[in-house]
Amino acid sequence: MARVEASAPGLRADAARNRCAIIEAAGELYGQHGLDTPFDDIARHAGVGNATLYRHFPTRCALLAAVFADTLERVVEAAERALAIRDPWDGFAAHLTFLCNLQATNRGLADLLITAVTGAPEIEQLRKRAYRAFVRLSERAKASGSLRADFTPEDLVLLLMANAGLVHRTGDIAPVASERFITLALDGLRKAAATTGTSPPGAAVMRRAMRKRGQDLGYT
Amino acid sequence: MARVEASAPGLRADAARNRCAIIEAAGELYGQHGLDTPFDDIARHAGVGNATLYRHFPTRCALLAAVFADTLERVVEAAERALAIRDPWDGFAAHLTFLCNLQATNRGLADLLITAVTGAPEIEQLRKRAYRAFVRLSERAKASGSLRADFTPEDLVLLLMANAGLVHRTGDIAPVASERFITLALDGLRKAAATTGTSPPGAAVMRRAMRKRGQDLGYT
DNA sequence: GCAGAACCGGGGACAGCACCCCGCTTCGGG
DNA sequence: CCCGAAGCGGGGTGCTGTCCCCGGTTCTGC
Repeated sequence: MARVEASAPGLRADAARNRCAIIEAAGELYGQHGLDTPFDDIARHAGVGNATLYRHFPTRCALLAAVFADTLERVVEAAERALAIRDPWDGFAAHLTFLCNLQATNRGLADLLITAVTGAPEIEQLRKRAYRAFVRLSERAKASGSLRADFTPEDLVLLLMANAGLVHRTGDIAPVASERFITLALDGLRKAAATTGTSPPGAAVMRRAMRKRGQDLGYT
Repeated sequence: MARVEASAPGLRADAARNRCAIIEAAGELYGQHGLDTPFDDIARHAGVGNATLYRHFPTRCALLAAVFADTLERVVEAAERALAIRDPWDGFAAHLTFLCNLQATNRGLADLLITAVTGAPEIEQLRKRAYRAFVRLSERAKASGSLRADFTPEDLVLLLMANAGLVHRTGDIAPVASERFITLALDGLRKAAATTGTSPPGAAVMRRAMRKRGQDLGYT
């Protein structure tokens, strides 16, 4: 809260209060219903008029950034904490599990992790940092011989996309469905399990898919 | 085509022609854009007025049934063909691959395979038959010791839901993304790869998710 | 406690989609 | 060939979601 108010300097007291209420309401609704929650719903849930919402956050991206900035920061921290785990595989598995669990309990985040939000550079920045930390995790695990050799960072995006879809379609049982998904995925990612199969899509092509998703959701 | 016309007896020649055009257009648009394609788009693409569409197919379910009935029939046949494959694992893997590829090339089918369409009993019937054939495939593979012991039919639904989400989010590169997904999934499904992890959600709970998805898409 | 600026929010214009109505066209049996 | 009926399709209504406008309200420095 203090963070939020600090990020809105020179604002009248009531305006700051409203801003805060909006961010809280948006966080809640995004978590429950996903990033395509209607703006008017958020305004109503925050107890303000929709005009107030549009004044504080002229674009969907602006609201998104305000809502998810510190959550993403915590994701980065979690990745760094996973790097501190002694066993490379355990660190890798722990973080992948963490990410999927996050998706299962927050639909908005589920989409955000695999969507390029070009209109919110700070979010992009944070996602990139989280991504880089994950790359380190996966390289460490690969070097130790526990992660399959053909794993690439695009596989993470792919798995998160799949898990996001699963979360979306399973509704309230998303946590248990997602948990099972992680079990199967991790079992398929161990080096011992790897067969010579298809390799993942290229990075450029995957980035394009993430950008397209952003456009589809209205986050230019 | 002959099949389609045969399924519309006692219809004036022009009406039969329109009906056919609608089914073809719907199949194409459903395949490209998913089951939530606007009705008016389908009518325009078929070159008829929307009233004509509504007259021939009073509900979304009716159109769905007309469009996907024989495709689903082919899915059942494919499952039975997979049962004829000597090696139990190969049969299982071949059919799972077949299903995921189908999803990757047809967005509508991607959703249909994991959605309960209560308003179209014949579709439900066919899905159930395809499902039962898959259960036989998986039991045979499990008995042979190649498929992980904790596999349940709900895992199929779970994987198809995940793959549907992946297909949805990867757009035109869905085929290659889906192919990689299958590689990882199959590697995680082999008995040798299995660790003691979380078990899949129950059947009842999974059915409920499929029904809910049908309601969300407007297919009561 | 007051003046003026900052802020609020109900309601309206506009767009997309579902679904229907009714005057006109076209088919096809006799 | 011709007429009755089956069939057609262009609007039309209702609903939902986005985004803006403007009359009224509330805060804050003095």
